[in-house]
Amino acid sequence: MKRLTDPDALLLQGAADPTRLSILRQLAGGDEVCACNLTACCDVAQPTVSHHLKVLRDTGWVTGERRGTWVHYRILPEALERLRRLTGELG
Amino acid sequence: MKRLTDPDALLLQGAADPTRLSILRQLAGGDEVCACNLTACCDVAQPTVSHHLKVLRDTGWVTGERRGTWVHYRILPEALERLRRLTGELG
DNA sequence: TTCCTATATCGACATGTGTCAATGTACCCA
DNA sequence: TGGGTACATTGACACATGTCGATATAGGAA
Repeated sequence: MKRLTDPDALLLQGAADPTRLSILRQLAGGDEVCACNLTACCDVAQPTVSHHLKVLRDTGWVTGERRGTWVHYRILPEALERLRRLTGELG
Repeated sequence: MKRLTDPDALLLQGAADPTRLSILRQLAGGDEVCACNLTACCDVAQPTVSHHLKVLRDTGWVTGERRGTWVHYRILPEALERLRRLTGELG
């Protein structure tokens, strides 16, 4: 691998997976979504969804807030802002 | 891997590498760039750049046109349009 | 406490990916 | 024809990544 120090490449890599993109789309609009609902949608096992949520957290895409038994996830506005800026740079 | 049939995830994956993102940034603005210049910038060997250019071609990001000895690359407007649409969907 | 549910983590496995040296191919010029 | 340059392809390697079963952790209810 090369210099993973490029933060924009990391951001893109965070979203560059079908399961993670599906998760992000469910979170689009600023709504909070319970992790249990995210597990339901994609045809992958629960640990896999948990893994992808961790990747999305590590790449700055989402944050999760524990509320009792459940964890509610939402997209971080900063991530969207960075994606918009990057899109503008390329276009 | 899962369903790579998601075209948007493929598009993101095409750009989700530091070397490829660097190439795309050099092509930004609609200018054509000779592959020889693209090779010069990134500190990777020539076959590696050629490989990344193939990935960018396969993911619909760029097209290359042979002009004598050299090959000139440019960003495909459709790719930018798709990225803008995806960015809009998430934001 | 004990039991149940919701997430996260661990460990292992198969597959994907970035990299380069060596080689092949296409084009130009003499 | 031959030689030189630009780019692509091949083959091999190390490493990253997606996946899941098993297990751990955290919280609520009885």
